[in-house]
Amino acid sequence: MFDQNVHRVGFACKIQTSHDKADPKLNTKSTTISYLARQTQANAYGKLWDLLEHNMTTIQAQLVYLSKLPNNQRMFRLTSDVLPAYTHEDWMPFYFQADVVAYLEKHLSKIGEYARANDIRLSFHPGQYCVLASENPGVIENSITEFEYHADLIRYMGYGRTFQDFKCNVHVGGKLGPQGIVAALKRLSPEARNTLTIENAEFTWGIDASLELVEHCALVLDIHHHWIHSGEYIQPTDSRFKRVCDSWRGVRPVIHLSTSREDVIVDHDPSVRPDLAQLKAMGFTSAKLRAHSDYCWNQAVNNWALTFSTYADIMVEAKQKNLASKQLLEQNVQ
DNA sequence: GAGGGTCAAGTCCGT
DNA sequence: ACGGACTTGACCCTC
Repeated sequence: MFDQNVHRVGFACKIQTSHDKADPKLNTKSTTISYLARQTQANAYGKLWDLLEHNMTTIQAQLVYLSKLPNNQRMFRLTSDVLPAYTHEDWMPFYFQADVVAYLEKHLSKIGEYARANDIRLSFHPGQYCVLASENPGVIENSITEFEYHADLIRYMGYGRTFQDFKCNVHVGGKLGPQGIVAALKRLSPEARNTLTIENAEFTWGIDASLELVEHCALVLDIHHHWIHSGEYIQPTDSRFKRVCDSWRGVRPVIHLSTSREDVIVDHDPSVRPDLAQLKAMGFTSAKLRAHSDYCWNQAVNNWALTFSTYADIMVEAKQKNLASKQLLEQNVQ
């Protein structure tokens, strides 16, 4: 378990060496279903083996990179692309061959041990196709498979043993809402139930919906989503945030931070927080304002976000990844 | 190596 | 109806 007394700022999925540049030695690779389908099975399996070896190597390298950062920067969201095509019915059998399972056990257990030994806080964020509260039963089935793929990785790494020793975050999604999440939870593995977090979204299920789940799972407050939803800069003293913290049952919570794109609200004063009503009156749509910035370019937003760090770790969701989260921290030092 | 077409899946917003 | 956005433009093919 990571050190709960460290106030972390983290980043997601990729490590950049400079603007728009991801070091291939530090990042995973993937393929497409379509490409695999065009190969002979032997060639496709060969491709999946190559990717498996590459991704185990680069994830280990990501952790080494993180271990060299100060403790308060050792928080990282692993990409969902670790095992390409794992949840596709044609390719799942690849991953259940004895030699592949042995390889995964060997390398992922080492990765988990390394993260724990080096005080690195890890998470996943299953993507847009994981909609546990869909009104479509088939989509729920696929979403459970998708979530359990992440749970398999979590188990291989030796997490999911205690409540929120690892975070696996999704949005409520779908039409069923929080009650759909409660129903899906009953069908998930123990590791999945221990790691599931639910995040408030911009347009549909916001904080109030999340809070219906406070007894069922940990809640992630996305402060940018809430701003898009309401125009409000919620404060850490807000009673709703206190309830979000309670949902973590003593584990240090995580919040998500992002900002509207700097090339959408061009020339916006970086020392002033964007005003939603004013921007909408100027013709900016919620959909445009929702998109994530490259960097933590707005110092006023940064300062507001950092007021949460007494209570929660901050996951920065910005296109330039570690370059953006570093910027947030360096501002804090000033 | 550069450039262009392709890519499993869900859901929503805006045009 | 369709493109864009979402935690992420990356990957593959052709020239």
